[in-house]
Amino acid sequence: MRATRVIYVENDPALRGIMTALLEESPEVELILATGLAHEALDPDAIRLADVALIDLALGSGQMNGIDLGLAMRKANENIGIVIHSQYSLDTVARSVPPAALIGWSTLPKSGDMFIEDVVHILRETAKGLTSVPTSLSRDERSPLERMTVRQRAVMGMTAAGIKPQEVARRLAISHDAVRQDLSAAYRVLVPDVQPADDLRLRAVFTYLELTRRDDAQDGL
Amino acid sequence: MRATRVIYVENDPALRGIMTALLEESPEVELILATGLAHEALDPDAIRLADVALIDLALGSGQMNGIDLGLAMRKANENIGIVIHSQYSLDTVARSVPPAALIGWSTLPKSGDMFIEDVVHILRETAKGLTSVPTSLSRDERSPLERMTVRQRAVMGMTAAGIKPQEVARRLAISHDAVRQDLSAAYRVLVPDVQPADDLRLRAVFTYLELTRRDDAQDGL
DNA sequence: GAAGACCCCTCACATCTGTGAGGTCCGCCC
DNA sequence: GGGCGGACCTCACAGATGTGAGGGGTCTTC
Repeated sequence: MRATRVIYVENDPALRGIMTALLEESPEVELILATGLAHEALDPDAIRLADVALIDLALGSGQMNGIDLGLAMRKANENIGIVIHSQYSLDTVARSVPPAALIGWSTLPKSGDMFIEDVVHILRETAKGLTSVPTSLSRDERSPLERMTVRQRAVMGMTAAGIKPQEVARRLAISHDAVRQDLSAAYRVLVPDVQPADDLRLRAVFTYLELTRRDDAQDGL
Repeated sequence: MRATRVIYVENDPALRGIMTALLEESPEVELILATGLAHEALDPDAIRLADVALIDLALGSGQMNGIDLGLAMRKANENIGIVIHSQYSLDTVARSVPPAALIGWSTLPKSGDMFIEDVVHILRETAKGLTSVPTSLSRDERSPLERMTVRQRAVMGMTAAGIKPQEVARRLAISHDAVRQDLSAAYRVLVPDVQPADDLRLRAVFTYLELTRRDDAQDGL
């Protein structure tokens, strides 16, 4: 399995140094960017490449906080996982992030007895869509978006942006057949009761756009 | 050619009587409803059947005016033509109707030397999409919506509502082939420069929704 | 009344779509 | 370790889609 690509943002140079070394030793992750500065973390190329970002909640005065940084990253890569790292209350996350955008957000308490294996595990799970911020729900009462895989959301996202399946396949470097399988699975989730009169693709796109609509004005990615 | 189906709303009983008689004598139109009361004119079945409504601007106190009635009718049949009839200033129409909804709106001055032939002609043209409210533009600088036929707009409207082509064909009582021709023509207008990456249908639907978006909050038809 | 312009329709054809069937490869849990 | 469940993948096939070509109406304009 491919290494999970990680962006790491931590204010404290000492902690950043230790964690960077540990992450670089882990074969399961590939650290593509480690910085203490929010604006450096906002490099669009790195964000598009990354699977998940590990972000300190308190980035220090003069910088946005980790939640706002995570939200900003989502604008360049709407499927990137976000792990918020803090020694203080992590409830803020649940209160600050719009529920519709919350998929793939996790929290990681800063504690003294933390193992790098656990960090890696959380990074990998969050990259795959794990959402630990609200109390996790039983399998069948998750929202439609949560019942889709990261790839299905990526494919639906591009489709809802008016990109045709062949091009989606090219950009994700997977086969056209695979894209159609993902779309088909996404349709089943997004349009659970298809009416005979329904245009399946359009219905699914409308539902998807409804579910992912952000409340803030948007300037495309 | 099928007779143009007309709804007639006129406050003044005398004028309504004369016009009703004249319209009933005209083989080119079929008067399906003539009334002095706005709420009677809002019969959804009649509106869906009608091609065009001829509406007095001033419907008297206690009633909505003709423009609001026309806008309300458009909610039940978004392609119905509206002819506003008045002896006073008709500028109000251009100022009151959202530009995006203005296709198929005409005005008819109330004058003493009016011929029923002219009225019939304006009704028929408006039913086909004539828009006389703003100064008419030359053929190629009309908006995309104006460059589509009534049928193309109807087909796009239903498609943009998530109805599949087969069902559109059934509801409009035309063939599936004909629907696909109309869609194809609509795509050419709505997506003039197709990119190789574009999903043609989705792009066209998005453009169409953008062009027809009303500013008031909507409660579906 | 011939010539054009539109509009609507059918037909044919290449291509695209949606889905069922069935494979591989993980990670997880007795 | 064996079994299970997910995520991905390929393949095949019926059916839907987009468009060019071409026919038939109805107006309008010389």
